[in-house]
Amino acid sequence: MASIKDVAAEAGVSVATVSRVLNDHPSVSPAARATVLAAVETLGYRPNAVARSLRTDQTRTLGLVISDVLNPYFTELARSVEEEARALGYSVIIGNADERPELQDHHVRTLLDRRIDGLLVSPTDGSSPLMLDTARAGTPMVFVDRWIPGMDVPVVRADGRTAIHNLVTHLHTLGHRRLAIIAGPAATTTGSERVAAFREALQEYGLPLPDAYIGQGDFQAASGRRVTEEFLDLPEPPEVVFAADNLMALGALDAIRARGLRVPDDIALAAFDDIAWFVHTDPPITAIAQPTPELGRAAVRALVDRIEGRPPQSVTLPARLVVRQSCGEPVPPQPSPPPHSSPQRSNT
Amino acid sequence: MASIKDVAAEAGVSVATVSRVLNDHPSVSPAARATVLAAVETLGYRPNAVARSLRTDQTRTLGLVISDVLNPYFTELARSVEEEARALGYSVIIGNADERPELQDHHVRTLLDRRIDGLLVSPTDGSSPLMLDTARAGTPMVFVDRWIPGMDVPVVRADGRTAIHNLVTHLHTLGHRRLAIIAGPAATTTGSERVAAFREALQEYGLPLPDAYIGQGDFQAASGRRVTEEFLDLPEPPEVVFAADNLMALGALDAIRARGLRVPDDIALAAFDDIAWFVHTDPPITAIAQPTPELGRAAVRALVDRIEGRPPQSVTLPARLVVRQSCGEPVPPQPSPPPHSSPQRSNT
DNA sequence: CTGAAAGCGCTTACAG
DNA sequence: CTGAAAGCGCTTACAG
Repeated sequence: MASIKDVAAEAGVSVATVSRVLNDHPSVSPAARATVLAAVETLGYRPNAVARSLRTDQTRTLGLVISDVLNPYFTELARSVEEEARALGYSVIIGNADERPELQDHHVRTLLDRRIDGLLVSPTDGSSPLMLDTARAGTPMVFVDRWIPGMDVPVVRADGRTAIHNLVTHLHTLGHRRLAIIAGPAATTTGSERVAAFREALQEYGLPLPDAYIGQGDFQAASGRRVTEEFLDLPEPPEVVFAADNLMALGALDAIRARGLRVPDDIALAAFDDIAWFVHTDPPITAIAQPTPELGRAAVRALVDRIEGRPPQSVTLPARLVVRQSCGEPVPPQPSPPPHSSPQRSNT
Repeated sequence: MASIKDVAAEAGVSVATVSRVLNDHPSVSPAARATVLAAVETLGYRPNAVARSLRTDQTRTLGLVISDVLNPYFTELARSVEEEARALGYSVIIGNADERPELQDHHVRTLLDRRIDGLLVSPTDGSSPLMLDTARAGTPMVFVDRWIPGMDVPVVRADGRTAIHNLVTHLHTLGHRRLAIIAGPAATTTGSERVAAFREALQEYGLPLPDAYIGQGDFQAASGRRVTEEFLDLPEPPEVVFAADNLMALGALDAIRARGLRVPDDIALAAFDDIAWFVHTDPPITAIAQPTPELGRAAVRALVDRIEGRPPQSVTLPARLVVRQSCGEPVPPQPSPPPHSSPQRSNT
């Protein structure tokens, strides 16, 4: 592979001059520029990003550590992150933690070893010594979706409180009184916040949230299945199951179907995080939609601000309730439901 | 950030010795090793991967360029690729081409600039000069899922021919005679092969495949919607729509629902690529499942073989038909359908 | 077993 | 406007 030396030789100039034209440095004569460019062309030269990074101490790369790529919410988040980063001249390397703290740390470490310019993370758990050290060491960092309380790091996230309140109102109106939730890990902010918001909303309606109606999930389908089975085995099963993410809703659906029960007649179901398939499930699922692409973009902008020396900004965007049929009261059939253009886009 | 010099100073040895213990070089005295390790510990030293890469001319990084991360099939593929790569000591950088050739080339170029050790690609189109040059330049390369005919690069993929044949048999048995397909881009191998296999199978049953029954999609939901609308507008609409991927099936479902039609009573639907949600759609969708995680693993192994000087192997694994209810003849209700453990795992 | 030194491919003050 | 030279943080023959 041709190096800058080869180009210099071909063009009959020094490597310094080649470097200058490559970096659009102003003080290069038009003539020199032309010959260098010609040499670059004939050799098919491409600068070695590794060498450049070593020299300039910047990689123009962002690290993104998410808790689960297979979760459509995170896939969509990752996609918008990459898009915005590309628009700002950065690449992104994704690390999938699979909801496993050790794997999360592995990726953070690898990313740091590669000297990424900044780190975007949706932490798998409530605290990680490595994360603390990283922030303390001055690595530009921004939390997306989930965050670690007490750390002085900007947070970009959706607030689901109002939407959850609206959901409970919806459920209450439909006559449901025994509401249960499949929670995410209590160690994650989204895991605990959604339960808290749910509990608060229930309180406003004078509804209890007994421990038996708080199932401990881990944001994965299998846990949704397991918790739902436990709910159904209760002497007095809930009338509604609210899954704190779309994967656990999938598991809940599996469990309900396995028992030969029907939604919403036998039990109602709602989910946090909306996905395109929810329109076509049997029945269509009522869900809370996050402004995911906006979150991804805002997170990148905050991180790049931080990297480039501007003050980064925390951002909180509202989530919203999308009512469909899974909680009862069949909505009058719409002649033509608004189409969605991508599998993860929310509908309605 | 501490450098190897700092460690050397702290340990009272030369950087060469530090480097040796870091790389497990045999000729280091136990005493030296111990002091160096201690120094590493107290300084919290982590080797700079950028510098190491520049020096050793290897990055221990694989590039993966896929056509669409939002497509669950590719998400799952990416995940298994990363897993296998990690097991073999490599990182992977994913580039999402979004089915756009220019974006694909952008990622390939960026990856090459970063001097990745090898490239895994599922090409967006039939030929790319850049891809040709890359292979010719000797960059280790392997195609996954899709490939570019005529290039001497190992291919790891699933063969859907038999499964498609089985699907047609299934449809024919159910009495369907007017079968249509929403094809992927003809420039992709998977796009054209699936049509070819479908046509061949129809021929065996003496069934025609008129041009009007071949809709040109692009593997995205919107195209599935558009093509399905065209099908439904035909004087004689098809009885079955076979979508060449799961996203176009989603679009087809959107279009069918928008017309107030029902599956399978008014029109049957089947899809290539299985996803967990297909069990819960109304009705559950008959699909062709690929052994996706196996493909990802095999692709990484082939690429790493190539990188490390062993002869790489092309691999073809069979896809299989998963019959559900979307083509008619409701399957007798199963008391307990086999659960799936991840959202993209195929069921049944 | 150990260290001094060269060199990977760049960028960038410094001098002219 | 241009070039010679230093240096980013490593690894690795070479000599001892």
